[in-house]
Amino acid sequence: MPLELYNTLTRRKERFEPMRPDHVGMYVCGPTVYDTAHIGNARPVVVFDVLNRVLRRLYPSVTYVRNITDVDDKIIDRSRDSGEPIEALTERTTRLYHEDMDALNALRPDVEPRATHHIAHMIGLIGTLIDKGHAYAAEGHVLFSVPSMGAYGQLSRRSLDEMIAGARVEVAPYKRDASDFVLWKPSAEGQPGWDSPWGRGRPGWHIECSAMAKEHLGVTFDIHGGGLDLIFPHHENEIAQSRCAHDGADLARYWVHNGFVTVEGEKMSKSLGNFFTVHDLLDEYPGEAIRLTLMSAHYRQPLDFTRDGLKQSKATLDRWYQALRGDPAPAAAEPSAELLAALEDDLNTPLAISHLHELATAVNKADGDAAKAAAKGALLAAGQALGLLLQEPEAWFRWAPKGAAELSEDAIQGLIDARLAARKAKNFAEADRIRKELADQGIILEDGPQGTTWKRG
RNA sequence: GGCGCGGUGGCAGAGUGGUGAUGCAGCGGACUGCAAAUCCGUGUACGUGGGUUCGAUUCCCGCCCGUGCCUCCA
Repeated sequence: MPLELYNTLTRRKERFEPMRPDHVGMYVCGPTVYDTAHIGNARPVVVFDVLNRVLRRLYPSVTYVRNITDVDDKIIDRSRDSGEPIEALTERTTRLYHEDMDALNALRPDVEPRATHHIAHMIGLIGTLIDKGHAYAAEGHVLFSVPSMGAYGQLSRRSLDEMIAGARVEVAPYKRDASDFVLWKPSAEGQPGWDSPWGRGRPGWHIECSAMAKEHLGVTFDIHGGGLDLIFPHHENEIAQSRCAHDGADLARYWVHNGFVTVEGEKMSKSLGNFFTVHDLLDEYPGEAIRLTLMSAHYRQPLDFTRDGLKQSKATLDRWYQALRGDPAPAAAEPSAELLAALEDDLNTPLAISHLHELATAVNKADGDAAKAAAKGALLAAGQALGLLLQEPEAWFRWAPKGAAELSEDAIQGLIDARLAARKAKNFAEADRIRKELADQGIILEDGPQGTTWKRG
């Protein structure tokens, strides 16, 4: 089955065909590094990681570019408020972002360009836009002239009239048209700035992506991704800048957008105090459980992120790892056709997950070592195609939340041995007392034909 | 006001013009010294009112409810 993706540009699910049969270029809008990543930031990372994995299976080479925005007014404000120098803030936040996304089993992008390393490219692009009559300088700013582009608004399907009618922000006096947006803005003393033909300043919000995408993927590339909220104005303006600078050439051929995350049914916001950061959640749940939660709804659907959902994802992974646990070892296998078909149908991860459940049941029902090993292999291959089941089952069951009573493994084994002796002596009262003692510390014992195993519950 | 998205069983969540995924929870059973894990069985779900159709949860229209975006940044 060929890969199909929903293209925001056409509002239809389309068969994906890359420009070159042997290579795919994908650009995804990355983080502005002023604060720790929250669960809403993590969703696109996981969604496009799934897409990246699917593409790598289907095509010999993929260039996945995800930028780091390290110049932005939010960064300037945060630095001013906290006193932390801008460079330290962006470095520290970037490092944390990497750690957190690694914990979600998200592969790093092939290229992770930083805005501050591409200022010259942006200045060049802005110059081109001025030369072609699509931009103008005014009071130290450079603005993109939206009316100069006839086809503006195709991605978000808005007409200029509508936008002007709906505008709720005061129009800056230096704008020729209310819909014009900033490509370059002046920097005050103390603010980060770079010399340019229009004075010392810094880039506007949208230009960095146009410049970095062209630099790393060329004028036109295959897939551009990001959150639904970026469709307008960010992606619309990226398209405007890039197409006008490149004689109308398309920027990206497929536009893929993930839906929003709510928390316990409410919009996530700082004022509501329901702001889950990935970093905090990792103290309470394994990264894989967070990843599975983010994949449990289709990527274009809204996702309500709840503690109960996390608990369920943890339980689901317990079930899968339980199926993989012990002998025999999984046989080498390829992911099933059903699973790949689900993923290739616009990344239907919930359907893919249901196939994993079926594969896990098949493992539990398999009779005989050969059948069991084969079934385990099928489950493992399917899981790993989704970026799941990447650790050893025993390691999974030994994971403990931060601050949990840390009974050493030797101590646990000692108690298990003592209980075994009590059971042999038919002293079940003592055996049950030990079971309870361990249970109170979150250790669950399982007596099986091959002896007693334990896990943290 | 404009543009858009969604409402599926107790919960999560796919999908489909006609034999009602999947998981969790519940109930019954098997297994177990007791458990856990596992397996088996068990549920007349598609917001609402119309329309099209032999037949709609699935297509069309109205309504209700929820929700996102509407430009320098919440």
